[in-house]
Amino acid sequence: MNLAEAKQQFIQSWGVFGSSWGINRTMAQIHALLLIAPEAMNADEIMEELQISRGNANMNIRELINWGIVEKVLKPGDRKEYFTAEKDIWKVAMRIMKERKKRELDPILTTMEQIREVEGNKKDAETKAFIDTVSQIQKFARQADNALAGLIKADENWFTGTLLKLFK
Amino acid sequence: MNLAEAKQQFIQSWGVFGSSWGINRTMAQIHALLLIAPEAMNADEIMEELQISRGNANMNIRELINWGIVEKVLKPGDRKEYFTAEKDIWKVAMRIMKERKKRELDPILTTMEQIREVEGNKKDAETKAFIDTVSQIQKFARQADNALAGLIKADENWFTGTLLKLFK
DNA sequence: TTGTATTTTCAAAATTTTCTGAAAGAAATT
DNA sequence: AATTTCTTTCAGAAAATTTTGAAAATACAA
Repeated sequence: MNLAEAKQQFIQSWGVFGSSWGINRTMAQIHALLLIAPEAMNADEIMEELQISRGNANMNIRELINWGIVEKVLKPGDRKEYFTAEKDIWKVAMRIMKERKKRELDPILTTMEQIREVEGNKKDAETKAFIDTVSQIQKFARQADNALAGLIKADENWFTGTLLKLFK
Repeated sequence: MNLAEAKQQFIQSWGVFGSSWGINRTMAQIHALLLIAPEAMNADEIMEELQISRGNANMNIRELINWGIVEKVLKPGDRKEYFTAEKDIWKVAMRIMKERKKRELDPILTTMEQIREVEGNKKDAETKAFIDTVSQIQKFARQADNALAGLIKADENWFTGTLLKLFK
Protein backbone atom coordinates (compact mmCIF):
# COMPACT_ATOMS: atom_id res chain seq x y z
CA MET A 1 0.00 0.00 0.00
CA ASN A 2 1.46 3.34 -1.04
CA LEU A 3 0.81 6.75 0.46
CA ALA A 4 -2.14 7.57 -1.76
CA GLU A 5 -3.83 4.27 -1.02
CA ALA A 6 -3.16 4.59 2.69
CA LYS A 7 -4.72 8.04 2.68
CA GLN A 8 -7.77 6.75 0.86
CA GLN A 9 -8.08 3.94 3.35
CA PHE A 10 -7.76 6.36 6.24
CA ILE A 11 -10.45 8.69 4.91
CA GLN A 12 -12.74 5.80 4.19
CA SER A 13 -12.28 4.27 7.66
CA TRP A 14 -12.74 7.56 9.43
CA GLY A 15 -16.04 7.91 7.60
CA VAL A 16 -17.21 4.53 8.84
CA PHE A 17 -16.16 5.25 12.42
CA GLY A 18 -17.83 8.62 12.31
CA SER A 19 -21.16 6.97 11.49
CA SER A 20 -21.17 4.98 14.69
CA TRP A 21 -20.36 8.15 16.55
CA GLY A 22 -23.33 10.15 15.38
CA ILE A 23 -21.29 12.08 12.83
CA ASN A 24 -22.29 11.64 9.24
CA ARG A 25 -20.00 9.95 6.82
CA THR A 26 -19.15 12.94 4.67
CA MET A 27 -18.45 15.15 7.65
CA ALA A 28 -16.05 12.56 9.04
CA GLN A 29 -14.40 12.13 5.65
CA ILE A 30 -13.82 15.84 5.23
CA HIS A 31 -12.36 15.89 8.69
CA ALA A 32 -10.06 12.98 7.87
CA LEU A 33 -8.99 14.63 4.63
CA LEU A 34 -8.08 17.87 6.38
CA LEU A 35 -6.39 15.99 9.19
CA ILE A 36 -3.84 14.55 6.81
CA ALA A 37 -3.66 17.41 4.33
CA PRO A 38 -0.28 19.14 4.44
CA GLU A 39 -1.90 22.45 3.47
CA ALA A 40 -5.26 24.11 4.08
CA MET A 41 -7.75 23.14 1.37
CA ASN A 42 -10.54 25.04 -0.33
CA ALA A 43 -14.06 23.84 -1.10
CA ASP A 44 -13.25 22.89 -4.69
CA GLU A 45 -10.31 20.76 -3.70
CA ILE A 46 -12.39 18.96 -1.08
CA MET A 47 -15.24 18.40 -3.55
CA GLU A 48 -12.80 17.02 -6.10
CA GLU A 49 -10.99 14.76 -3.67
CA LEU A 50 -14.12 13.25 -2.10
CA GLN A 51 -16.33 13.46 -5.18
CA ILE A 52 -19.11 15.31 -3.44
CA SER A 53 -21.32 18.24 -4.41
CA ARG A 54 -20.73 21.86 -3.50
CA GLY A 55 -23.74 22.00 -1.21
CA ASN A 56 -22.71 18.92 0.66
CA ALA A 57 -19.16 20.16 1.08
CA ASN A 58 -20.29 23.56 2.26
CA MET A 59 -22.77 22.21 4.77
CA ASN A 60 -20.39 19.75 6.35
CA ILE A 61 -17.48 22.16 6.48
CA ARG A 62 -19.73 24.61 8.38
CA GLU A 63 -20.70 21.85 10.77
CA LEU A 64 -17.06 20.93 11.42
CA ILE A 65 -16.39 24.58 12.16
CA ASN A 66 -19.34 24.60 14.59
CA TRP A 67 -17.82 21.63 16.35
CA GLY A 68 -14.64 23.64 16.68
CA ILE A 69 -12.37 21.11 14.98
CA VAL A 70 -11.89 22.87 11.65
CA GLU A 71 -11.17 26.48 10.97
CA LYS A 72 -11.26 28.89 8.12
CA VAL A 73 -7.96 30.26 6.84
CA LEU A 74 -7.66 33.18 4.46
CA LYS A 75 -4.81 33.39 2.01
CA PRO A 76 -3.75 36.88 0.96
CA GLY A 77 -4.53 37.56 -2.66
CA ASP A 78 -6.95 34.66 -2.93
CA ARG A 79 -10.66 35.15 -2.64
CA LYS A 80 -11.37 31.52 -1.91
CA GLU A 81 -11.76 30.33 1.66
CA TYR A 82 -9.37 27.64 2.86
CA PHE A 83 -9.93 25.18 5.68
CA THR A 84 -7.63 23.44 8.07
CA ALA A 85 -8.18 20.91 10.86
CA GLU A 86 -6.83 20.93 14.37
CA LYS A 87 -4.00 18.41 14.17
CA ASP A 88 -3.61 17.62 17.87
CA ILE A 89 -5.82 14.58 18.45
CA TRP A 90 -6.09 15.23 22.16
CA LYS A 91 -7.52 18.68 21.47
CA VAL A 92 -9.87 17.24 18.88
CA ALA A 93 -11.13 14.67 21.36
CA MET A 94 -11.64 17.37 24.00
CA ARG A 95 -13.62 19.58 21.67
CA ILE A 96 -15.80 16.68 20.61
CA MET A 97 -16.39 15.66 24.22
CA LYS A 98 -17.28 19.19 25.18
CA GLU A 99 -19.70 19.49 22.30
CA ARG A 100 -21.33 16.15 22.93
CA LYS A 101 -21.63 16.88 26.61
CA LYS A 102 -23.46 20.07 25.75
CA ARG A 103 -25.66 18.53 23.09
CA GLU A 104 -26.47 15.21 24.74
CA LEU A 105 -25.68 14.94 28.40
CA ASP A 106 -26.96 18.32 29.50
CA PRO A 107 -30.41 17.75 27.94
CA ILE A 108 -30.70 14.41 29.74
CA LEU A 109 -30.07 16.18 33.02
CA THR A 110 -32.67 18.81 32.29
CA THR A 111 -35.28 16.28 31.25
CA MET A 112 -34.73 13.98 34.19
CA GLU A 113 -35.04 16.89 36.57
CA GLN A 114 -38.31 17.90 34.98
CA ILE A 115 -39.72 14.41 35.02
CA ARG A 116 -38.80 13.81 38.62
CA GLU A 117 -39.97 17.18 39.79
CA VAL A 118 -43.52 17.10 38.51
CA GLU A 119 -44.34 13.88 40.25
CA GLY A 120 -47.15 13.79 42.75
CA ASN A 121 -48.11 10.94 45.01
CA LYS A 122 -44.94 9.32 46.37
CA LYS A 123 -46.74 6.73 48.42
CA ASP A 124 -47.49 3.80 46.15
CA ALA A 125 -44.80 1.34 45.16
CA GLU A 126 -45.02 1.93 41.42
CA THR A 127 -44.52 5.66 41.74
CA LYS A 128 -41.67 5.13 44.14
CA ALA A 129 -39.94 2.69 41.82
CA PHE A 130 -40.31 5.10 38.91
CA ILE A 131 -38.92 8.03 40.84
CA ASP A 132 -36.10 5.86 42.03
CA THR A 133 -35.10 4.91 38.49
CA VAL A 134 -35.24 8.48 37.30
CA SER A 135 -33.20 9.60 40.30
CA GLN A 136 -30.58 6.97 39.63
CA ILE A 137 -30.23 8.15 36.06
CA GLN A 138 -30.02 11.72 37.22
CA LYS A 139 -27.29 10.87 39.69
CA PHE A 140 -25.37 8.96 37.11
CA ALA A 141 -25.70 11.67 34.49
CA ARG A 142 -24.49 14.23 37.02
CA GLN A 143 -21.45 12.11 37.78
CA ALA A 144 -20.63 11.77 34.12
CA ASP A 145 -21.29 15.44 33.53
CA ASN A 146 -18.99 16.48 36.36
CA ALA A 147 -16.28 14.07 35.36
CA LEU A 148 -16.27 15.39 31.81
CA ALA A 149 -16.48 19.00 32.90
CA GLY A 150 -13.49 18.39 35.12
CA LEU A 151 -11.52 16.78 32.35
CA ILE A 152 -12.32 19.60 29.96
CA LYS A 153 -11.50 22.31 32.45
CA ALA A 154 -8.28 20.66 33.46
CA ASP A 155 -7.29 20.44 29.84
CA GLU A 156 -8.11 24.06 29.21
CA ASN A 157 -5.90 25.24 32.08
CA TRP A 158 -3.03 23.56 33.65
CA PHE A 159 -2.86 20.19 31.96
CA THR A 160 -2.35 21.47 28.46
CA GLY A 161 1.28 22.32 28.65
CA THR A 162 2.42 19.74 31.13
CA LEU A 163 1.03 16.44 32.27
CA LEU A 164 -0.80 15.46 29.16
CA LYS A 165 2.28 15.76 27.03
CA LEU A 166 3.11 12.43 28.55
CA PHE A 167 0.32 10.84 26.62
CA LYS A 168 1.45 12.08 23.28
CA MET B 1 -48.09 15.60 35.35
CA ASN B 2 -49.28 12.27 36.71
CA LEU B 3 -47.43 8.98 36.78
CA ALA B 4 -48.71 7.79 33.40
CA GLU B 5 -47.73 11.03 31.73
CA ALA B 6 -44.35 11.07 33.39
CA LYS B 7 -43.70 7.53 32.16
CA GLN B 8 -44.69 8.51 28.65
CA GLN B 9 -42.38 11.47 28.81
CA PHE B 10 -39.56 9.31 30.09
CA ILE B 11 -39.93 6.73 27.33
CA GLN B 12 -40.17 9.42 24.72
CA SER B 13 -37.06 11.22 25.98
CA TRP B 14 -35.04 8.06 26.28
CA GLY B 15 -35.86 7.38 22.65
CA VAL B 16 -34.53 10.76 21.60
CA PHE B 17 -31.35 10.38 23.64
CA GLY B 18 -30.81 6.92 22.28
CA SER B 19 -30.75 8.26 18.73
CA SER B 20 -27.79 10.48 19.45
CA TRP B 21 -26.06 7.52 21.01
CA GLY B 22 -26.22 5.25 18.01
CA ILE B 23 -29.14 3.27 19.41
CA ASN B 24 -32.30 3.41 17.40
CA ARG B 25 -35.36 5.06 18.79
CA THR B 26 -37.49 1.97 19.24
CA MET B 27 -34.72 0.04 20.91
CA ALA B 28 -34.19 2.86 23.38
CA GLN B 29 -37.93 3.12 24.01
CA ILE B 30 -38.27 -0.56 24.75
CA HIS B 31 -35.36 -0.24 27.10
CA ALA B 32 -36.97 2.71 28.85
CA LEU B 33 -40.26 0.90 29.12
CA LEU B 34 -38.65 -2.14 30.74
CA LEU B 35 -36.54 0.05 32.97
CA ILE B 36 -39.59 1.47 34.66
CA ALA B 37 -41.87 -1.56 34.39
CA PRO B 38 -42.62 -3.05 37.80
CA GLU B 39 -42.89 -6.50 36.23
CA ALA B 40 -41.27 -8.31 33.32
CA MET B 41 -43.24 -7.72 30.11
CA ASN B 42 -43.98 -9.92 27.12
CA ALA B 43 -43.81 -8.98 23.44
CA ASP B 44 -47.55 -8.28 23.15
CA GLU B 45 -47.52 -5.90 26.06
CA ILE B 46 -44.54 -4.06 24.64
CA MET B 47 -46.16 -3.86 21.19
CA GLU B 48 -49.34 -2.55 22.71
CA GLU B 49 -47.65 0.00 24.93
CA LEU B 50 -45.36 1.43 22.24
CA GLN B 51 -47.69 0.84 19.30
CA ILE B 52 -45.15 -1.03 17.23
CA SER B 53 -45.28 -4.15 15.09
CA ARG B 54 -44.36 -7.63 16.22
CA GLY B 55 -41.32 -7.77 13.95
CA ASN B 56 -40.01 -4.50 15.20
CA ALA B 57 -40.52 -5.50 18.83
CA ASN B 58 -38.87 -8.86 18.35
CA MET B 59 -35.85 -7.48 16.54
CA ASN B 60 -35.14 -4.76 19.06
CA ILE B 61 -35.68 -6.97 22.08
CA ARG B 62 -33.10 -9.40 20.65
CA GLU B 63 -30.71 -6.53 20.15
CA LEU B 64 -31.14 -5.35 23.74
CA ILE B 65 -30.41 -8.88 24.87
CA ASN B 66 -27.26 -8.89 22.70
CA TRP B 67 -26.17 -5.71 24.41
CA GLY B 68 -26.63 -7.48 27.72
CA ILE B 69 -29.01 -4.96 29.21
CA VAL B 70 -32.25 -6.91 28.91
CA GLU B 71 -32.89 -10.52 29.71
CA LYS B 72 -35.47 -13.14 29.07
CA VAL B 73 -37.55 -14.38 31.98
CA LEU B 74 -39.74 -17.44 31.91
CA LYS B 75 -42.87 -17.64 33.99
CA PRO B 76 -44.01 -21.10 35.04
CA GLY B 77 -47.25 -22.05 33.40
CA ASP B 78 -46.96 -19.37 30.71
CA ARG B 79 -45.63 -20.11 27.28
CA LYS B 80 -44.91 -16.48 26.47
CA GLU B 81 -41.44 -15.08 26.95
CA TYR B 82 -41.11 -12.17 29.33
CA PHE B 83 -38.39 -9.55 29.37
CA THR B 84 -36.83 -7.50 32.07
CA ALA B 85 -34.16 -4.80 32.09
CA GLU B 86 -31.15 -4.47 34.34
CA LYS B 87 -32.24 -1.82 36.81
CA ASP B 88 -28.86 -0.74 38.11
CA ILE B 89 -27.87 2.19 35.91
CA TRP B 90 -24.19 1.81 36.69
CA LYS B 91 -24.26 -1.74 35.41
CA VAL B 92 -26.20 -0.65 32.35
CA ALA B 93 -23.62 2.02 31.60
CA MET B 94 -20.79 -0.48 32.04
CA ARG B 95 -22.36 -2.99 29.70
CA ILE B 96 -22.93 -0.32 27.07
CA MET B 97 -19.37 0.94 27.41
CA LYS B 98 -18.00 -2.55 27.08
CA GLU B 99 -20.07 -3.23 24.02
CA ARG B 100 -19.21 0.05 22.34
CA LYS B 101 -15.56 -0.41 23.11
CA LYS B 102 -15.70 -3.76 21.38
CA ARG B 103 -17.74 -2.56 18.42
CA GLU B 104 -16.14 0.82 17.83
CA LEU B 105 -12.85 1.42 19.55
CA ASP B 106 -11.23 -1.94 18.89
CA PRO B 107 -11.83 -1.69 15.12
CA ILE B 108 -10.22 1.76 15.05
CA LEU B 109 -7.13 0.31 16.67
CA THR B 110 -6.97 -2.52 14.19
CA THR B 111 -7.41 -0.24 11.21
CA MET B 112 -4.85 2.33 12.36
CA GLU B 113 -2.31 -0.42 12.91
CA GLN B 114 -2.87 -1.74 9.42
CA ILE B 115 -2.64 1.65 7.81
CA ARG B 116 0.50 2.59 9.62
CA GLU B 117 2.15 -0.74 9.09
CA VAL B 118 1.91 -0.98 5.33
CA GLU B 119 3.60 2.33 4.78
CA GLY B 120 6.79 2.44 2.79
CA ASN B 121 9.05 5.40 2.25
CA LYS B 122 9.36 7.31 5.51
CA LYS B 123 11.65 9.95 4.11
CA ASP B 124 9.51 12.63 2.53
CA ALA B 125 7.67 15.17 4.62
CA GLU B 126 4.18 14.29 3.46
CA THR B 127 4.56 10.62 4.34
CA LYS B 128 6.07 11.50 7.67
CA ALA B 129 3.20 13.85 8.52
CA PHE B 130 0.67 11.21 7.56
CA ILE B 131 2.31 8.52 9.64
CA ASP B 132 2.55 10.94 12.51
CA THR B 133 -1.19 11.68 12.43
CA VAL B 134 -2.08 8.02 12.27
CA SER B 135 0.31 7.25 15.12
CA GLN B 136 -1.20 9.97 17.23
CA ILE B 137 -4.67 8.53 16.70
CA GLN B 138 -3.39 5.09 17.49
CA LYS B 139 -1.81 6.27 20.70
CA PHE B 140 -4.94 8.09 21.71
CA ALA B 141 -7.20 5.16 20.90
CA ARG B 142 -4.96 2.88 22.93
CA GLN B 143 -5.16 5.23 25.89
CA ALA B 144 -8.93 5.33 25.68
CA ASP B 145 -9.11 1.60 25.17
CA ASN B 146 -6.96 0.90 28.20
CA ALA B 147 -8.80 3.39 30.36
CA LEU B 148 -12.13 1.80 29.52
CA ALA B 149 -10.83 -1.71 29.89
CA GLY B 150 -9.53 -0.75 33.31
CA LEU B 151 -12.82 0.75 34.33
CA ILE B 152 -14.75 -2.28 33.15
CA LYS B 153 -12.44 -4.75 34.79
CA ALA B 154 -12.43 -2.85 38.04
CA ASP B 155 -16.18 -2.84 38.01
CA GLU B 156 -16.36 -6.54 37.31
CA ASN B 157 -14.17 -7.39 40.28
CA TRP B 158 -13.55 -5.45 43.33
CA PHE B 159 -15.36 -2.18 42.79
CA THR B 160 -18.80 -3.65 42.42
CA GLY B 161 -19.52 -4.33 46.01
CA THR B 162 -17.62 -1.53 47.59
CA LEU B 163 -16.27 1.76 46.33
CA LEU B 164 -18.83 2.48 43.69
CA LYS B 165 -21.68 2.18 46.10
CA LEU B 166 -20.65 5.67 47.09
CA PHE B 167 -21.86 6.98 43.78
CA LYS B 168 -25.33 5.55 44.04
C1' DT C 1 -22.71 50.66 -10.80
C1' DT C 2 -21.80 46.47 -13.29
C1' DG C 3 -19.60 42.32 -13.68
C1' DT C 4 -17.22 38.33 -11.77
C1' DA C 5 -15.95 35.05 -8.26
C1' DT C 6 -17.34 32.67 -4.40
C1' DT C 7 -20.41 30.99 -0.83
C1' DT C 8 -24.94 29.76 0.91
C1' DT C 9 -29.47 27.97 0.66
C1' DC C 10 -33.02 24.77 -0.20
C1' DA C 11 -36.42 21.87 -2.82
C1' DA C 12 -36.23 17.70 -4.88
C1' DA C 13 -33.81 13.21 -5.56
C1' DA C 14 -31.12 9.50 -3.85
C1' DT C 15 -29.76 6.71 -0.28
C1' DT C 16 -29.96 4.55 4.11
C1' DT C 17 -32.33 3.07 8.00
C1' DT C 18 -36.21 1.46 10.27
C1' DC C 19 -40.69 -0.71 10.43
C1' DT C 20 -44.51 -3.64 9.06
C1' DG C 21 -47.11 -7.70 8.50
C1' DA C 22 -47.67 -11.95 6.76
C1' DA C 23 -45.58 -16.34 6.26
C1' DA C 24 -42.52 -19.75 8.00
C1' DG C 25 -40.54 -21.93 11.92
C1' DA C 26 -40.57 -23.83 16.77
C1' DA C 27 -42.31 -25.42 20.82
C1' DA C 28 -45.76 -27.05 23.64
C1' DT C 29 -50.48 -29.35 24.08
C1' DT C 30 -54.21 -32.34 22.95
C1' DA D 1 -49.72 -36.12 14.19
C1' DA D 2 -52.60 -32.49 14.29
C1' DT D 3 -53.61 -28.23 16.54
C1' DT D 4 -52.62 -24.28 18.99
C1' DT D 5 -49.55 -20.75 20.72
C1' DC D 6 -45.78 -18.12 20.30
C1' DT D 7 -41.35 -16.49 17.98
C1' DT D 8 -38.50 -15.38 14.10
C1' DT D 9 -37.58 -13.94 9.54
C1' DC D 10 -37.57 -11.07 5.68
C1' DA D 11 -39.26 -8.64 1.39
C1' DG D 12 -41.37 -4.66 0.57
C1' DA D 13 -43.19 -0.10 2.47
C1' DA D 14 -42.48 3.91 5.05
C1' DA D 15 -39.73 7.18 7.26
C1' DA D 16 -35.61 9.59 8.08
C1' DT D 17 -31.33 11.24 6.59
C1' DT D 18 -28.11 12.75 3.31
C1' DT D 19 -26.86 14.61 -1.10
C1' DT D 20 -27.34 17.16 -5.26
C1' DG D 21 -27.37 21.10 -8.20
C1' DA D 22 -29.13 25.18 -9.56
C1' DA D 23 -30.62 29.62 -8.03
C1' DA D 24 -30.01 33.29 -4.73
C1' DA D 25 -27.10 35.82 -1.90
C1' DT D 26 -22.80 37.88 -0.79
C1' DA D 27 -18.28 39.84 -1.45
C1' DC D 28 -15.03 41.97 -4.03
C1' DA D 29 -12.99 44.49 -8.09
C1' DA D 30 -13.05 47.40 -11.98
